[in-house]
Formats: sequence, C-alpha cells, structure tokens
Amino acid sequence: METVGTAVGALPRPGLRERKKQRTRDALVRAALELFATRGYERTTVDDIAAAVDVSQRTFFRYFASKEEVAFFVPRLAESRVVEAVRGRPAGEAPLEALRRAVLDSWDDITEAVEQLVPLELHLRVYRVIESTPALLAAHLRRATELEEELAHIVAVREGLDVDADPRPRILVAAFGGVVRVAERRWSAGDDFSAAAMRDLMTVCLDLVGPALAGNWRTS
Amino acid sequence: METVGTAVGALPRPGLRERKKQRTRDALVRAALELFATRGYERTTVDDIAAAVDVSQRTFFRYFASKEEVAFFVPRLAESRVVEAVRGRPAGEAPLEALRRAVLDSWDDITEAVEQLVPLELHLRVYRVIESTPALLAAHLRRATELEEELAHIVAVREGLDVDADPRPRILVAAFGGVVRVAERRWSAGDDFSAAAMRDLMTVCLDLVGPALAGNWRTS
DNA sequence: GACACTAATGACAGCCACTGACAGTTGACA
DNA sequence: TGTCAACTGTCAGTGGCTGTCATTAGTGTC
Repeated sequence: METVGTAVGALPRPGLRERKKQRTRDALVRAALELFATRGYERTTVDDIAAAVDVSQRTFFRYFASKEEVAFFVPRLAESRVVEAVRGRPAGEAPLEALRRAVLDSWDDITEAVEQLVPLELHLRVYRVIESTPALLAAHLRRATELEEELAHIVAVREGLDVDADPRPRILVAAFGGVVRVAERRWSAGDDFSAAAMRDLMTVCLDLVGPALAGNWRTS
Repeated sequence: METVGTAVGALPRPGLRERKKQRTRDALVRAALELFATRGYERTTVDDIAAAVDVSQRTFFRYFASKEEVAFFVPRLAESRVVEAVRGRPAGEAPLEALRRAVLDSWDDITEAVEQLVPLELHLRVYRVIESTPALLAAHLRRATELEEELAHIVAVREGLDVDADPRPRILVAAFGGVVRVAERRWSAGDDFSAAAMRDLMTVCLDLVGPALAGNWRTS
C-alpha cells in the first residue's frame, strides 16, 4: 500500500497535491494500458489517453516522457525489484546462481506488487501487445539491455572485477538475459499466466542453458 | 560491382531507370550516414538528407520506410551473409559450433562487402552513433532478435526439432546473440576496427561463455 | 522517330508525437 | 487571508510519416 516512488524513510501523509498527482498518474496508466490492450498501441493516440482521464495532452507529457513510457510503467516496477534481489544475494554464491535465485525467489513478491497496480490479466494482454508491436518491442529490448548493464556492474563488484576489463560479467548477464526473454515469451504465449507457471518456465529454461550450449543435442 | 538486390540468375544490364534508382539509393545512404556520423542522428532531419541528394523528402520515404531504416542499410547486408553462412554449415556439426564458425569464417567476406558500400571507418562511426542513440539502439536490438529468431529456426531444422516445442534452439541463439553483442560493443569501443580485431574479440568472448556460466570464477 | 504506357518524382495537405512559452488555477504555508 | 510555488491548459511550432494528384521521364511498340 506504500507509495511507489517514495524515499525509504518517513511517509507522513503525502499531502493533497501529491495524492492528486498520484491519482492522475495511476488513472493515465490504467486508461493507457486498457486502450493499448483493446485497441492496440498504434491505434491509440495520446489524445485518446488524455481524453479518457480528462486532462490535456500536455499534461500527459508532464507525467510521461513519451507514449512508450506509460506502457512500461509496470515492468519498471518488476525490474527494480529484481535488481534489489540480486544485490541481496550472499557474496559467496556463484554469479549465475545469484541471478537465478534472485529472479526465482523474488517472483512472488513482484507478482503481488504488480497486481496492486493493475490486474495481472491486463498486464499479460499489454505484454502481448508489447511483443507484437515493433516500436514497443524495440523499447522493451533496449530497457532489457539497460537492466543487463546494471546487473553486470553488480556482478563485477561482487567478484571484485572491472566490467570493462573482464568481459565475463557482461557475457554472463547477456546470456542470462537472453534466456529470461525466451522464458517470458513462452509465458506470454501460453494460457497459464500465474506466477507459479512463470517460475516453472524460468526454471526449465535456465536449466537448459548448459545443455543447449553443450556439444551435441542428440543425447536428449 | 554487381547490383546488390538482384535475383541469382541472369543480370542482363539493369536498364537506365533501375540504374538511376540504384544511384539515388546509394547517394541517400551515403549522405545519411555521413550526416549521422558527423552531426548525430537526432540532429539530422530527413529534409537534410533529402536536400543533400537534391530530392524531395517524399522521395526519401519511397526508398526507406523510416529514418531509422537508412541507418541499418549496411548491417542488413552483414546479417544476410551470416544467415547464409549458418545455412551452409555441415549438418553433423554441434549447434553452437555451427553458429560460431559461421560468424568467424564469413567475417572477412562480410567486411569486404561492407567496404564496397562505404568506408569501414564511416561504418564504425555510424555504429557508435547507433549504440549511443536510444532510438537507434532500440531498433538495433529489435533487428538482432529478429535475426536470432531466424537462426533459431535454422538450428531447429538442423536438429530435427520444433522451435515452439523445444526451447533449446531459442535459448542457444539468445545466449549466442548476447555474447555477439558484447563483442560488438568491445569492438566499437576500441581503437582497432579491423576485421581481424573483431574476429579475435568474438573468439575470446565465445570462449568465455562456458567459464562465465560455470560455478565459481575465482579459479581464473 | 512519334506514340501510348507506366514507373518515379515533386508539391501539397494532413496526422500524430512531442516541445517551448505563457497565462490561469489551485494546493501549501506563513 | 494573502503570497508563493506547483500544476495545468492553450497555443503555436517542429519533425517524422502518409495519401493524393499532377508532372516528368524511361520503356516498349508501331
């Protein structure tokens, strides 16, 4: 129930103005996602979204830097949680294992946090729109690599390495990120969009990295 | 010197109209890349590019679907070569090895083909612009995943699998693609942009995938 | 070599994402 | 209650991109 973007300490009742802003932002997000999911991204104009919340187009752009940004409001939440989870892993753990457990262990929390914002089913529908809309898919991938960059730095620090000198941190997270994306696609393509299903898919895909890279597949 | 997009058989002199189109397209590409490299992508308008070649803006959009597309004219060439190279690998080869050798072995040919279009040095400068411009980076990553999808299908056929049933093809190319991107970044960040340097980087990065994913790194 | 045929182009109007500037409104706080 | 600062709406303008239509310029034919 906590305000999402608030600093850690002291939350002494945000004040009317702040609450109003929060409500406007949430209304814009919900209206936008609903429109994207039903009508599609490209056939939804920013004017449509603004009109649905009864604010001016200019106001929309004061809350979101671009039309794309509003589509990634929910994923953004999830990403920050993953980063935190990786930071929280014990130092002795192997790098890949730290990434793997961070994602798997924090998955239920993430799902819960998402549901607090929008219904999980709407999130899934929007995710499908993201994957099938070139402009959004591109933005999604760019965001993913930015996240990977952050994770590479964290891994490097854990292992006492320089990210620019030793390529292993970036290679690890790049491979890991690619696998996560495969799992995400399989999740959105399927019909079971529960958190448990996603966790299972992620587990299976991560377990397959080794075998997939290994020499011969005929021994499956 | 052959016309790039011509069908395999018979090239009986393209005709004046076709040659004129070819020249216009090449001029647009060269003007655009030069402008992107010097002035930056966002500070170059389509009108600028069109004016540099003395055609109307409308004509530019008849050659390229978007301003982005012209920036990827050269990479597009390289990608198609890689796909062909993978298709040409012997069937018995292990999947990862096929991808690896396809890229490494065709690298010199690709470099040569690129140089026929634009100076390699200009290509590098444009590549740096792509990596540092959010909109272009996003488009680059989307193109990369489209390529990965194609490669996953090829790998699946090689191994007699169904891409949608067995996740291994997609996992393999996702991991592979991630590593290739790391190598590309290191290439563009460095000062030696020769084909040989790129091949060496690629080799090093690919050799590190196993160790990076393996349990503990302290044994480096 | 004149003739129709068709592809390529330019000029123009218009949509949409996005931005800067200015003025009006509304919470915050003394 | 009055002052200040934050939030908002309006308006004008830029740039990417598209549809339309008249004009130009290769192409094949007689």
